[in-house]
Amino acid sequence: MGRPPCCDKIGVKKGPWTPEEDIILVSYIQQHGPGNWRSVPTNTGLMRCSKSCRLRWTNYLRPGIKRGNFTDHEEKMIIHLQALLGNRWAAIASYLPQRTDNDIKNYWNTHLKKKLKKDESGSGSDQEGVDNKGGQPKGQWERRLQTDIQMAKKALSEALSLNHAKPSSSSDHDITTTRPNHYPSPSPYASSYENISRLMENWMKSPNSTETTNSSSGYSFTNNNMIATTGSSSSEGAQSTITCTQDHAFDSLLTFNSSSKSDGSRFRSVEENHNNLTYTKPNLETQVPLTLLENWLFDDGATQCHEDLINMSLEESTAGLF
DNA sequence: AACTGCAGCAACCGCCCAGCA
DNA sequence: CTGCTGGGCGGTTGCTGCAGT
Repeated sequence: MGRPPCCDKIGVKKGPWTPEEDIILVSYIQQHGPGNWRSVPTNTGLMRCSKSCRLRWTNYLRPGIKRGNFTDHEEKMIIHLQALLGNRWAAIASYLPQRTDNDIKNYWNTHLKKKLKKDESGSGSDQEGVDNKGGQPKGQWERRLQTDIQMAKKALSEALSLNHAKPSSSSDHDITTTRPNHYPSPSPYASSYENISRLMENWMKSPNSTETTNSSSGYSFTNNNMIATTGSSSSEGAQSTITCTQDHAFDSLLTFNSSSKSDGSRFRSVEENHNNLTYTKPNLETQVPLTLLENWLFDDGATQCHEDLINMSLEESTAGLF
């Protein structure tokens, strides 16, 4: 007797998520919080598998996710953690809270694997997690593993101390300090913006959409901004604001710029939300109004703004290793 | 300009595990 | 103890965009 599918295969939509679906999902999670994924499709009307919803949230929509270019430091961390932990991407991701396991996995498979292979072929060495235990006698491979672990520990330690050497109290706490200052204008989050932007545009182009022009839909696209202007809502009722100079703190965050009068009307219906949301690409030095729910969401991600915390968690987590 | 191959990445699939009745 | 369910995880697939020819 096989395990029943996690959801009915009939009528379950697959493939890329549309902005419309994203909005519905984020709206629902802002209201109810993540979890109980089983009920998400039924309660939201999304024709998606619960798993798909969870994945979409954790890998793409969750606040505080950083996308795009990996810094040298992150790269080093991944390499060493992979050597240490193997392909346990979730565990590795826990050391890089701004990255998802999927992201790290993809980066490993597309970039680092090749890079390491290249390095290996260049140097003839086989360090740093390259799986080459095949063919070795068991005892030898165990000893080898011990050595690898020791090397990985050492390397990770070095990577961490390297990181500590950096001024962690730089004015903007930006993890991108590990990047050259002149890194190109497409921010590390461009991928996210572009994806969402593209999806939004596709959505608007789609025949199902009643709004076919930017102006009529309330979305405006500029070179660097995608802003939905709302008809009725404004930020006047914002209960709190957080000034943050970090792009990534807002990456993937859909800010529902409701009047936030702490009533249920905010989520009256998805259709209403379509016309009442702010879908904004975060800017440097942007003041973003946040509601309580948004604060709750942001609190989760806000800690990820600070590399200090990452380091702290690393220290704690690796304390037993060294 | 058209075609082809490749790289990158979002999403899916299936297995595993923990919690619960 | 056993079976069921939901959620998590790692591997894989397939779509999209871009570079090369």
